[in-house]
Amino acid sequence: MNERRERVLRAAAQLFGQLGFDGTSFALVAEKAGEQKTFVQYHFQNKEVLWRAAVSHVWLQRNNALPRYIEDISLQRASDDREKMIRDLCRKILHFTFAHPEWVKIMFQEASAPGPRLDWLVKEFIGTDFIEGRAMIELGQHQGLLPKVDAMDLLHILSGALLYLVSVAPITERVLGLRPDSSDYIDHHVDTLTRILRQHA
Amino acid sequence: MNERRERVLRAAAQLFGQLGFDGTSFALVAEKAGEQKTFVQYHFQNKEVLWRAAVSHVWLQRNNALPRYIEDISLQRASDDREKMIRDLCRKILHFTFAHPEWVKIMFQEASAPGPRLDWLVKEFIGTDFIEGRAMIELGQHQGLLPKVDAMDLLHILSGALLYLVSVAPITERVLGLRPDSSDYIDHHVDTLTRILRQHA
DNA sequence: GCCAACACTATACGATCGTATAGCAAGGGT
DNA sequence: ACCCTTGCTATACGATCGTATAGTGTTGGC
Repeated sequence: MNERRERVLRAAAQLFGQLGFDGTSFALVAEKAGEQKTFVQYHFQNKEVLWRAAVSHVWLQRNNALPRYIEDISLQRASDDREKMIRDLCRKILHFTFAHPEWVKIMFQEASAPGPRLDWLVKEFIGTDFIEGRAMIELGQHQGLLPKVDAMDLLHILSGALLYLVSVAPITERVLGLRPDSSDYIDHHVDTLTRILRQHA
Repeated sequence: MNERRERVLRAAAQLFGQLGFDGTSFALVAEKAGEQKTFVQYHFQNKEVLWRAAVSHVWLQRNNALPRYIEDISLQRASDDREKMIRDLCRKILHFTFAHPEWVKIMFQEASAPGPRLDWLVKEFIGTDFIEGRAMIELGQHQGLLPKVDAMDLLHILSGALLYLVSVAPITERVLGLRPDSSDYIDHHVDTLTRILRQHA
């Protein structure tokens, strides 16, 4: 994979997440990547192509970074280890998402104005995210680690509890004067979340 | 309040929420409002002014629609009634936010690319939202309705559990084929949420 | 009856948008 | 030596962007 090309993809992903599809321009992406507008234009024929390439790149590295914890959890025997593993998974998700918030931002951007791009995104990536997420919740329930409620609702509740934290982090930082992306804050938040869920084992 | 002016504000709020500040243009707002571009430009000297007016309009009607439930809850005696009141509050928040998602979308838009506009938004509206939200949580905890965990964490968890549902609704609809903004879905979701929280009373 | 104030509109400007096309330099096959 | 491909760049085009300004028509004070 060409290095210049990848810098463009990273810049594009950040801008698409921050400014949305319409707010992002070839010139902006090129400037952020330290390249020329025509270079970007050459490698990605038009904006749609650039967007899809950036999104694919983001999801690929997300799926690489968030290993399939499902099998790990299902292999663990002791209940203590398993609860620790869920806590670790939450922490890992938060740490990665704070470092690479593009996937959440892009998802929200497209969901805020549904259209053919969202259709593509769902078909290509998010659809399986939902299914795997639910399977993971059901596994946790089966092992007595999560409350026995509707798995899809619980997936939404947990996803919201985690990702909302990232989305409003700049606001939290301004209001409370704390860095929500710090390890301390993340640990504390995950601790609170698991404490709420624990009682149902 | 002029009626034509308000139609412009409604159109602007929707577009700012869907497309962000950069993605929204005077021409687009005017078209959506059924007015001329110069009419919009006349009443709102520039884009910043239009944005602030639209945001103020949105938050004003949100604060009117979501009555201060705090006093209501604190007045209730019977524990059953109080739990029902929390459930009602969650339902009310979801129903209103599904009908008027602009305030969430605008909040996320600005938080995704922090800048002077987010500073203004926090100072003007969201700052007090945080403080009132925390006070509300603490009241609920004091009355034994919510788990005794860090109030700010719990506020984030609950806010996330509710607002995430709205943000990803178009995705949920595509994946599951359900309408998350229907009363059934909302009731079911709130039911699941309160069931998770109840055990701690 | 006149003029100032006001609500609104028509037109215009430079900048930037996404896109198209022509050109350039280097390399490989023949 | 020749040409064709490949990777990249320079320039250009019409559309739309945010903004500025001049103009129109109505209204109310005097």
